[in-house]
Amino acid sequence: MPKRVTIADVAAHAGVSHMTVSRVINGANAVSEGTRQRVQAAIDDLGYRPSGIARSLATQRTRTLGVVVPDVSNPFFSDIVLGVEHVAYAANYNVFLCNTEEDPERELSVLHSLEEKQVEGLILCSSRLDDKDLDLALRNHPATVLINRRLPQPDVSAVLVDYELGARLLVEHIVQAGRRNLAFLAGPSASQSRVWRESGYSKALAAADLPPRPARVRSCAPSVAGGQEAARALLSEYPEIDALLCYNDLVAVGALQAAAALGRRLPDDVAVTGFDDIALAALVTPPLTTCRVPRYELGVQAMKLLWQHINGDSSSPALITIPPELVIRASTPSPAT
Amino acid sequence: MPKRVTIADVAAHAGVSHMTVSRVINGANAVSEGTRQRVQAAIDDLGYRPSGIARSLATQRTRTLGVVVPDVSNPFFSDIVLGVEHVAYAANYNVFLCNTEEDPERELSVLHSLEEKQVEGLILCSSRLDDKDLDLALRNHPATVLINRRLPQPDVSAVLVDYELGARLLVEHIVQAGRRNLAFLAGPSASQSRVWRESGYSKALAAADLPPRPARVRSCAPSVAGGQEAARALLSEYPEIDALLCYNDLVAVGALQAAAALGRRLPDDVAVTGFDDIALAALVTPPLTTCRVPRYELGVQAMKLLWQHINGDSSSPALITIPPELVIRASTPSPAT
DNA sequence: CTGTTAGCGCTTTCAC
DNA sequence: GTGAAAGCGCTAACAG
Repeated sequence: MPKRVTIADVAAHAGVSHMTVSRVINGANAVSEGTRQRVQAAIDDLGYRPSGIARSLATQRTRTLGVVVPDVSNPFFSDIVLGVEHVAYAANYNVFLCNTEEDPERELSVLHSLEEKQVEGLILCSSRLDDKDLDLALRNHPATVLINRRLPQPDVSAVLVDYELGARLLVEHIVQAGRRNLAFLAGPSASQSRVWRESGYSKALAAADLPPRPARVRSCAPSVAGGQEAARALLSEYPEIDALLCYNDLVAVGALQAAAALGRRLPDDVAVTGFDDIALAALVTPPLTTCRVPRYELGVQAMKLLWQHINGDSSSPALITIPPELVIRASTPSPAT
Repeated sequence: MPKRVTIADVAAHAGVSHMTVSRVINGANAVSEGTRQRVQAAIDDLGYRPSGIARSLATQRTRTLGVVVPDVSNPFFSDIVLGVEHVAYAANYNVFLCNTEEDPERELSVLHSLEEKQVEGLILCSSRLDDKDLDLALRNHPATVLINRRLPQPDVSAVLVDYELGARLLVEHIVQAGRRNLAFLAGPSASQSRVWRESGYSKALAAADLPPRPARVRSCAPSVAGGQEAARALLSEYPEIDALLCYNDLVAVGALQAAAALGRRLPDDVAVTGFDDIALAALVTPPLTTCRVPRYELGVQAMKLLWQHINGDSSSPALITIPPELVIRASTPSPAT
């Protein structure tokens, strides 16, 4: 390993003190043009690159952030990460990406390791920690923005999706299309976003003077397989069902497949809606009516908020709620029908 | 900002020297059980967390890695990142994730910033830099593993996919199914992996005694839209085409759509194949025959290789080639047909 | 404009 | 077993 070239090497090479070199690399103006050039030449000659570590220790700033997600390979989160990283790059920050793999222990562990790494800020998506543990784990972090999760008492900023609104838009659309026998493939029972979506579903049902039918709300894994299974069961038990609202697009694709396998015509016999609008949604047959969640934008907003906190512009916590948008495709009949 | 608690605070609290605290947090055995417990109590009391920055400066180890991809929101790369991060986590490393957004300038810039951050290793996917720039940019990095990219002269390890084999498997499958009029939607002309795939295509064509027909090799954007456009053009110009081999699954989905729009039956009139086997491939109509690239595995292998280099177990560079696997679905006729 | 002196919070080395 | 001293590579604060 060729020993790293340090500021002292550059200083010697240029015949100045290391302080002058420091000034040059930091763009301080208090350096004469002549020496600046000499130092710069030495830097180039030696291929010197300042040590971020030493710098961070001296300045107490790391220009480093942590982003924690359950699983980057999930397009929902990878889009968020992209948005965060894009803004972070522009602000000259590097981001540590950590996957929790849905494991609370691991989530705590990465939160601790990010603390040791001295991240200046943290963006935490869909935390699986309970309020108490989460609060504790964030206590030592200088700045945090939560995505898709709120913390009640303590003052932590968050960027949220208005899932309740989304569910309502979807139900209204379905009801306007003449459907009366809705069912809800509700996703994992522990999920916070499920609660929001389910609440929107119930409220919209009530607003449309339709009876709540708890039996037609069915938990399922948030996957194609989960959707298939739940849809098959529901359609068999309640053949009169004419619309399946799904937790997310993957579940909806499963529902699509199950309905087709049972000989139901789509959307004439059964309408299906998804949620999120991942790339897949537009590409299945029939294309999915869904509710678009602007994931990249979520990441961007979260990062901008974090940026403000880091810079103390707005030390007071903020709650940003982002409205999702109805996207009508062929898996639901048009209202005219 | 509540001042960070340092090793000195813990030492004072426990009534020992900071050296003893250091020993405790590093699990050194040369500490009596009694003082160890007293120190541990102080650590817990104060919620002390050692500064990774200070540690890194003293030890010259950061336990930090860099992963550079064109775009995390592309499932191809997010799966790789997941594999890398999984192994890195187990090895107690944190990873900086950087997107180049396909911009060589930005790629250079993140490579430099990772250098300043003192990453101990680097995994670089599908670099868009030319050999010279790439070589230069890696020169100061202590350990690097390339994915989907080779560097000729200098000794840099790489994990590669045998795209040529994959293309050959696909062509053989198509030819066995009785198709003779193949065309190739070849993807972006600058891409290295396109070169490999195209070479496999040509060789397999020759092996099957089919004439090379350069006009039926068409560049296209690596997206659904790109595939639609190219397929529409090819099928219009050469109505006799009975099989479309596509650069990747997205292009294939576009081809599927274009063929259907032109009234072609799938796969009876036109067979279509993809590449990669992203989730989408199994879910479109008809499901895509494709070639599975084990992306998570790519990430895992790359990280294991990097790990070896970091630990000097194997300082000599290695080239790992991973074979893709034919996945037959309904977008191609069965060989019996 | 430039250099000197102190740290940043930890580990390494060597005494005791 | 424990501690004192020095230093990792840089910047802050002051001197000249």
